[in-house]
Amino acid sequence: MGPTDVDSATQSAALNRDATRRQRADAKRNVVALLEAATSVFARTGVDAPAKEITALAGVGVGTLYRHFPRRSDLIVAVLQQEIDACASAATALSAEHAPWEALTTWIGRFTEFVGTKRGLASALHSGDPAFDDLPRYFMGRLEPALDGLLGAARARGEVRADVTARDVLLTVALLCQPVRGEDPHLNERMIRIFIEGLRHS
Amino acid sequence: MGPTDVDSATQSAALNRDATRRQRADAKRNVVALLEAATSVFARTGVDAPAKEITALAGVGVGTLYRHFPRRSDLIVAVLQQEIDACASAATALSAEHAPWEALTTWIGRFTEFVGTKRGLASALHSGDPAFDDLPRYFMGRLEPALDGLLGAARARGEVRADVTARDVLLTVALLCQPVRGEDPHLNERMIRIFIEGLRHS
DNA sequence: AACTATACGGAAGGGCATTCCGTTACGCAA
DNA sequence: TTGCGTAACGGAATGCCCTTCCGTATAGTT
Repeated sequence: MGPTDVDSATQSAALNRDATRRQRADAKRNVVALLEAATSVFARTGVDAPAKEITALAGVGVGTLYRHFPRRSDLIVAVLQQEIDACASAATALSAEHAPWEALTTWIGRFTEFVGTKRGLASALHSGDPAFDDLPRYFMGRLEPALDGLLGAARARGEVRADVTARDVLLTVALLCQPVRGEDPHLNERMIRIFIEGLRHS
Repeated sequence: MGPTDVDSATQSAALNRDATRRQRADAKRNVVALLEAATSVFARTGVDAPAKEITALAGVGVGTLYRHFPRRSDLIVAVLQQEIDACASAATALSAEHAPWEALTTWIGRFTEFVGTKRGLASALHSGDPAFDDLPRYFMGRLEPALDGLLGAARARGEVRADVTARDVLLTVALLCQPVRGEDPHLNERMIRIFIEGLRHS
C-alpha cells in the first residue's frame, strides 16, 4: 500500500477540494492517524465502537473526526477502501513472485481471510444504508481486474477452465467465506477449497 | 404458526417461570403485541430501530418492553425464533400437498426468501455478541429435521443424490442467498438454482 | 369485596453521537 | 523573518435514545 492510497482516502474524505488550494499538512497527518486508529479499533471492537475510542487512539479531538468524516459511514468506507486497495495490490506482488496457479490460490486465501475477518464489510454491504451504495462498485472495480490478471495467467497455461470469470469467483468466494457461528470454522475453507479445485476441471 | 409458538416465545422471554404460578392474561397479550410490532418494525427499519417505535406500535409503555425482553437481543432472538418456526412448519405443509421434488424446491425457495429478507438474521449470527450464541443451534435444530424430511422423501424416490445432507444444503443455501448490493438480485436465484440442479445428479 | 402479587407506564438518569464556535497554528506573501 | 488570513483544531454543549426505577393499576384468588 503506497502513498497513493492515503491520497485517495484523503480526497474521498474532503470531497471536491478546491484544486488551487492545498490541504494543510496537519490535516493530512490527522486523517492518516484517524484511518490507522479506526482500522485498529474496527478490527478489535467492531464498526460500532464509540467514536471517542478512535479519536483517543489517534490523539485528536472529536471535532477533527467529524470535520474529515462527517458521517460515520464515511470513516467506515474509507477504512474498507484502504483494505480493498491493499488486497488488490497484493495480487500484483503475488503474480510477480509466484507461478500462476500458486499465485491465484494464495491470493484467494488472502482474500478469504480479508472478507472473513472484516465483519464490517459484510454488514456494510448488506445494511441497506444508501451511504454504502457505491462501496460494492469500488470493491468490484478494484478487485475484479486484480483477480482477472491472476486468473488470465493461469488460464493461459491451461490451468483453469475457460468459462469462469473473475466476477464469478469473487462473488462466490465472498459469499462462501462468511463465517457461520457454531459451525466448524474449517467448513468455509473446505467449501472454498472444493470450489477452487473445481476451477481446474471442466 | 400455532399458539405453541407464542408459548415458547413467552417462555424464553420470562425464563424459568415458576410452574405453579400462571402468567397474567394482559402480560401474555402484551408479549404477543410486542412480538408482532417488533417483527413489523424490524422488517421495515431493521433491527436497530428505536425501541419507542416498537412500543408505540404495540400500544404499550417502554417499561413493559424491558420487563419481557430485558436485553434488546432477547427481542431479536424471539422474533427470529418465531420466523424460523414458521419456516420449519411450512415444510410439513408442503410435503403434505406436493410431490417430493416439488415440495423440496418450493421449500428451498421459501427458505431463500426468508434468509435473504431478514437482514437481522445474518447480522445477529455474525455479530459476535454472546447473546446470540445459541441462535444457530436453534436454527439448525428446527430446520435440519424439517429439510431432512423433504430431502429424505425425494431421496427415497431416487430424485436426489445420496451423498448430500440436509445440513450441507441448509448451510450452502444460507450463504448463497445473501443479497449482494449492486448486483443483479437474480444472481442469487441463479446460483441457487444451479446448486439445486446439481442435487439431482451424482 | 378485599387482598396480594403481577404487571404497567412513563419520568429520571446516563451514555454516546453530533454540532458549534472560540482558539490555535499553518502557509503564503511581503 | 514577520504578519496576516484562513484552514483546522478541541472540547463543551446539545439532544437523542437506551435502560432503570418506582408509584400506580389491575388480574386473579379467597
